[in-house]
Amino acid sequence: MADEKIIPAYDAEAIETKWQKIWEDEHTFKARDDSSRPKKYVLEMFPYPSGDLHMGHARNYSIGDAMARQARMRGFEVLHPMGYDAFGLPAENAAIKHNTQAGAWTHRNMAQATATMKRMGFSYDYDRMFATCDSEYYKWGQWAFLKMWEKGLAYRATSPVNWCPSCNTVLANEQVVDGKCWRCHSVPEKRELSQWYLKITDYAQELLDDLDQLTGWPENVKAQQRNWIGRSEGAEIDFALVAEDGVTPTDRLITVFTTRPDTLYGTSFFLLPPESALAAELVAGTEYEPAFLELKKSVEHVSSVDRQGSEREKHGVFSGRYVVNPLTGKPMPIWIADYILLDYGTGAVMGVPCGDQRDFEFARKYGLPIPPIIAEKDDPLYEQLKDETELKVTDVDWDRAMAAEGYLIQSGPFTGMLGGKHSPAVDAIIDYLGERGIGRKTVQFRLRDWLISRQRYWGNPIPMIHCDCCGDVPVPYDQLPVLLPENLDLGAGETLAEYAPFYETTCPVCGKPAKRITDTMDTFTCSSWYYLRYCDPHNDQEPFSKAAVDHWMGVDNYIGGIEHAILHLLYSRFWTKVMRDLGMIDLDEPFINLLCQGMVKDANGDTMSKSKGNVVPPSSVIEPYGADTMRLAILFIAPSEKDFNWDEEVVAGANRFIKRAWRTVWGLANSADSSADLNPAKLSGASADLWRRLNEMGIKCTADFDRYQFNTSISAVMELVNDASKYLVDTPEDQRDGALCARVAHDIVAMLSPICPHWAEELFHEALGFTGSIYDEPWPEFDPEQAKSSMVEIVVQIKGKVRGRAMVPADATNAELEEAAKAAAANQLVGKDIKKVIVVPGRLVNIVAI
RNA sequence: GGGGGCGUGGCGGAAUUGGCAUACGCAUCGGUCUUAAAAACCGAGGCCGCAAGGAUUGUGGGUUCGAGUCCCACCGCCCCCACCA
Repeated sequence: MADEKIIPAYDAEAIETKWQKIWEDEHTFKARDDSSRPKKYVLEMFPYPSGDLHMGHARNYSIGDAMARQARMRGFEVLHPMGYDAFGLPAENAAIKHNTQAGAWTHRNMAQATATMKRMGFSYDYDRMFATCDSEYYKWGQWAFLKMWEKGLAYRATSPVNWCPSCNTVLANEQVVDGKCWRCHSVPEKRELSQWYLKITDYAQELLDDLDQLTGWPENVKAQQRNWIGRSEGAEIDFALVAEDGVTPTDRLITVFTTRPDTLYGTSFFLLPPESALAAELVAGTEYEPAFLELKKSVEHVSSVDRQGSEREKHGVFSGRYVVNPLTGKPMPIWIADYILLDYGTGAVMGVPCGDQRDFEFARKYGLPIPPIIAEKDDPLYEQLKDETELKVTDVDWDRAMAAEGYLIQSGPFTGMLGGKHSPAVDAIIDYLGERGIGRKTVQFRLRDWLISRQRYWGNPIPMIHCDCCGDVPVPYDQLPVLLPENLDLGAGETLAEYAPFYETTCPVCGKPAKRITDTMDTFTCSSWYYLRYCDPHNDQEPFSKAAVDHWMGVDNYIGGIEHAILHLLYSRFWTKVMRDLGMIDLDEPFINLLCQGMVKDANGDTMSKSKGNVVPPSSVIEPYGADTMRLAILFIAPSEKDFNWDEEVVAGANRFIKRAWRTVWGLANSADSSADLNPAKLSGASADLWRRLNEMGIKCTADFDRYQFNTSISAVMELVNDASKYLVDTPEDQRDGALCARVAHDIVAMLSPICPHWAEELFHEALGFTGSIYDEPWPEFDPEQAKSSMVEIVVQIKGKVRGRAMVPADATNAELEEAAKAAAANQLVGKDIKKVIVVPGRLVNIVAI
């Protein structure tokens, strides 16, 4: 650069330290509740403080911070809070291992993480920061539990649950991932235990329906939730139990759930799961009992991992009893089979071996008949049996079940009807059963109630007391919070259940000695409403004021990992709806727009983990290059929702760019004349070109930013910096336009400021001479008209192939374009017959000639 | 088995409604500066060909003046759920 004027070196560490202090001292990013500006709530999923922040956090928060800072420049009052999901097992395990307190360990980690957040320059309103282990917070989690208890949404029940032997606690269904504990990956055992639940199933239909209104959510997350909720339409059908004599029907009914009532004629046996109390009752004292008990025992010892998967061989035993098929009136044997689930549907299934592969395999193994009752028209069976209403063919020689679509055969009065899911035959048979009161249309969900009790110390205590006289009694509201004692001797293996000062109490109803519930709540209860608390974090009268939540909610931009697609994001939606129904808020859904960022993997594409020793700590980038380089590199390397592999070269490249942009802005600033007015009409030559590019790239940068496409938004600024740099090299100083230089420098700084905030503030003040924060400046505006050039190059195609180019005035008419194109391609059109000409103004002319 | 998504240079990736494929960056190779290196700056190619030129968005077909983009089939990859009746 020919400039004589001084350009200071870019000293990232000095600049970043300086601005971090200024932002902190001046509370630059405090969210004002009483602002007249429109609000925007930008939120990143808060971290679990298991140590310092890692690259995944850095990426998550860099995305959110860019959004928050830009929203502010767009004129919004921005709420951008941060806190800690601080309860959980790692703290307890660390405390046991190092013989310290879980709270102390957690607070040490939180302090370190906060320091890293500040070192990254994230624009949080730190005054709103809290941790879920603060009693001022978890008190209101207990409050919510009691409200749910009052409404019947919290309850205690005994049922087979997933017990993790390594974590020594039960797990929610959602926390058994691939048949393993989501946290420690050990295989849970089934245990019959008395546990506490939240009745999320009451909201199954609404949780499903409202997904449609979440237009700002990624499709795959919504699909995962739909899948998990798992709505199935079908029918319940009552089968009469046959007396022990094997022939006399009794009044006792056993109900099944099926999505395919149209296959009822093909039902040749009846199934119960080994855990079924009814099954145990039916075989009690009979010759079939020993085999049944053996099967039941074998299931207990098979892990859920092994019991899952259709490859596993099915096992079953005959119960010695029968039920009556309500359509045929014929008795069918009741079998007990290990592929039947106790907790789906009614826990009883009708076996339809011709159409269901599982039933088919079971029938083959145990020699049960496989009557065909449905066939495609091209199936020989169809020709043979299409008019047959009685069961003629009672077995088949197939080697697998047939696709269960087609026409009913040998199915009584329904023979000939089209069968299949949602088919006429389904409706007809449901109607038929309904008229006789032995069947009805029904809907089933796969979603189970949320098991929230954990037999662990470091969590929010369930605010209930068990009294031998009065049963389960809620802790009175005025006694909240039930404080978690902080002085347990975890190292010596002490638990809440053994800690008398905690559990010894008196019954609030009868006053007699009673025992507190010593289970704590799943940490996901704490993270299900923290976004509401940020709206009003210091409220000591209620969890949050309705006015504050009305003002700030919903979360306009929620950013976090895809691994929460089901767990956290489903629980939070549920909690929001519960709070709404309690009259606390007027909100159906908490998160308006959701962005799930991809993972940061190592250079080989492996996930980073301590055990693999391939973790790249944020400090290893911040120290040599600075936070701004790191933020830029993370956002530039790939689209936000995609995984990327860590690449040191990209960081070096980002640092090269940030330094080049620094020099370019200084170069422009040194040529700037801030007193002159910018008059675009007067610009010519290189200055006019730069002005046009400023508008073109400004529009692209802004549009891509608005789509959260930070990588291409950044590339637009890079192009502008490249052009500006060329302008400084190619245009002698006395020919540069001072007003233009000032404007371009300003806009480059502004457009990069959400991503490289310290860099931007420093240039804004030191190079451009502004006072006040750049985040009080409006986002620059650009004019699409000014992005157009007077002459444009169009492509000349002949039959769709590029055959030449032509420079034409931007406002040329279609006829002029056609003429220019014909002139440009004249020598290739000689002797050809022009059939048709397609003109796309400003882009191309396609001449169809033969 | 059910659901969601994806295939573009050596690499990360770009390409509003179908309209110049490979923007931007990394790596590579030249050059300037330097005693030298680094940094910085300027430039080049990207597959085939010495070249003019041609080919090219997983494969095959279709629609269209024109397809990375739309439709059909196939191949390959990723993610989620799953003995859910």
